[in-house]
Amino acid sequence: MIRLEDVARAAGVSKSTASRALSRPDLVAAGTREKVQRLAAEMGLSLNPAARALFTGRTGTVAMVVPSLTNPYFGPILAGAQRELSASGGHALISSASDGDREVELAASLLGHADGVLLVTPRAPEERLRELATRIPLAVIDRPVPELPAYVADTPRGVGLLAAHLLELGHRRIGYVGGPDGSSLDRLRIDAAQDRVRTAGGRLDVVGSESPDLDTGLRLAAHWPFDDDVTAVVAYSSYIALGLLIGLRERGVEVPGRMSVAAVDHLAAVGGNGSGPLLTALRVPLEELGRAAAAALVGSTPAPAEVTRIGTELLLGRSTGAPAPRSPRGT
Amino acid sequence: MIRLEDVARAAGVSKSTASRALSRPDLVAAGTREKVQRLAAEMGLSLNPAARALFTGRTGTVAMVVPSLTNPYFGPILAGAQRELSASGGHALISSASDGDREVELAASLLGHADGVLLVTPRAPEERLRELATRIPLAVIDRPVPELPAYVADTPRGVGLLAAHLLELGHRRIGYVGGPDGSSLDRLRIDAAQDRVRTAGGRLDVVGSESPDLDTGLRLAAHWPFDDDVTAVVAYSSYIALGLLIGLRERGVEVPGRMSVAAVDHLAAVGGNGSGPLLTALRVPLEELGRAAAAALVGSTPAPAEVTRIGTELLLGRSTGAPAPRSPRGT
DNA sequence: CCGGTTGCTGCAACCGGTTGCGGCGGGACG
DNA sequence: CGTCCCGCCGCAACCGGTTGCAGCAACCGG
Repeated sequence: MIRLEDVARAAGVSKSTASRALSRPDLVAAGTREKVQRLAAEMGLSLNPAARALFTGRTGTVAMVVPSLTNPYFGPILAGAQRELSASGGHALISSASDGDREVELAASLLGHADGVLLVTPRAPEERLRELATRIPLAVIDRPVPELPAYVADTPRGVGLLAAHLLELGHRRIGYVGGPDGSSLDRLRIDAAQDRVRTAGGRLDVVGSESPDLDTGLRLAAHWPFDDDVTAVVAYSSYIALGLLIGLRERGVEVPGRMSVAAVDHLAAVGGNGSGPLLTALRVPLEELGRAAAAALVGSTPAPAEVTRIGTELLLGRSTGAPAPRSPRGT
Repeated sequence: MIRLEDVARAAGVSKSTASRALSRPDLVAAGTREKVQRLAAEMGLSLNPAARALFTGRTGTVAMVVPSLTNPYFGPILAGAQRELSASGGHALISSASDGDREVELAASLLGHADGVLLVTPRAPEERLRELATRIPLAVIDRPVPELPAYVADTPRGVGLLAAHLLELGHRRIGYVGGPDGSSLDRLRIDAAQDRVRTAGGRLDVVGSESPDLDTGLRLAAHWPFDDDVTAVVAYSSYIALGLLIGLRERGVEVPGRMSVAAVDHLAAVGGNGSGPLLTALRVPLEELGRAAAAALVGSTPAPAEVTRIGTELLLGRSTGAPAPRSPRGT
């Protein structure tokens, strides 16, 4: 491994001059500068990040902590953040809680390794987040935490749009498949939907669910948790929604004929085979969330301690329609 | 931030003794050891990783480089690797190519940051991989590279099983939806399937596809690329397969009645609503691949420079069945 | 009672960039 | 021709753990 000193010796200058030729080129005479830079490139110099970090106290690295790496929801967030980081010459450490709500604990273990932490944690107590923020720059995603830089998709407003869409189609009894208990954002979404539906004289029935995957949707379709006069369902995860769509159709329940299905993210909502997107869903700007949070952490100015909301967009697809005129007792 | 020296001073010992009390406890007297350890815990000592790395030359970090973070296929691999790393006290750097085949380039930029690189790159030239391996310990996933530690799911054998399953059901004309050109593993899979099908007197038609997602499947279902007498389709991605299933059914093509559909991974193949898994698919041990590769990189013994194949498992689902007795001209 | 061994601790060097500060040489100006 | 200034460069300290080596005390056997 070629060190700075090797290049310096080859160029006939001191370590300090070589260092400056690379990091503060304006402080070095043109001839020297070019000779050092040329030799550095030729010899394949790679500056030791640990040595630099030891002196400067900055690692050029941001830690990203997510609840799960297998949940496709977090992929785009990580991708957006990672892209932003590499654009500014940084790197990304990654850690997933995988079980239990250990995100804050994990973040603490990364303290010395990173200049900042990008945290996605739907359920950790706010107090612990604020405490962590006193020790390292923090950006929180998908969680509006007062006094902390937070970047959230405005899905509460979005489910309002979804609810309005369904109400306008004529639905009054609507089911909502929420996430595991304790997600602060899910609660806001449910409240937003409740408001709309109640105002219109309808009713929203809420059930929880464990994992946001296809299987959950299939199971719900098989063991229908809602009353028979529910004519539309909103799922907080598009994979659940997709599972519902497939499962319902397999059981002979037409979607959207007999049952409308909509989702709060757009991961599985892509595409159209010529007749519009498959699922009616909310386009959630996941990559943009990651990007913005990462930018806040690498920026020279400390991130503003406030909640930044990024809008969602209603994607009308083929999975919602007017309710069936009569609501016979079906499965 | 509490440094080792602070703890040493508080304990009334030198830095060296404090350091040893924590990392080589057997070398210090019991009383001293406990005092240092207690104070370290009480004061919240956090050893500076950069300082340690500078002297020891080891960072305790492994870099994981994948083509994409949004592709759900890589999530489980990363999760498996990350779990293994944290189990051994390590950390994970992550980088995604996101566009173009820049994986090797990215890995090189991480040279000084990590003790090893876990690389998932279906298309980078083998030569570059071997060259990179001379500079840093490398483990390759899903790519059998001779002379390098490689961990691959034995999907060629697996598609053999899939093909056999379809042949046994009576299918003779089978379609295969492969990935973007240039994936070395996909070629092996196609060859394996071809062998089986030809031997049985059948024929395998291969088409490529760009992105392994639902949308691609929907599009293919809408613009059917295979001959009308094809009665079964295998897709290299379960999301494509799922898209095919949905799209075909929407067009009135019964699955599996008129068309059987199978997939080479199990990501979207979960679940059953009581009547077996939705998709016939290959269970691919993605987390295990990540885990094994990570273990090879953190292990005290250097990883053996050989290909480790991990078996797949055929999951019989509801998307495959016997071909329709007649093969009328359909859509 | 003495030489040797063992157990524990401290000193100081070391890892490799970064940067404050001082020095040196040349040009400008009086 | 002398002085001052400025541009450029090198010396050395520094970041904070880690570890080779030496020193010191206690304990052993002879």
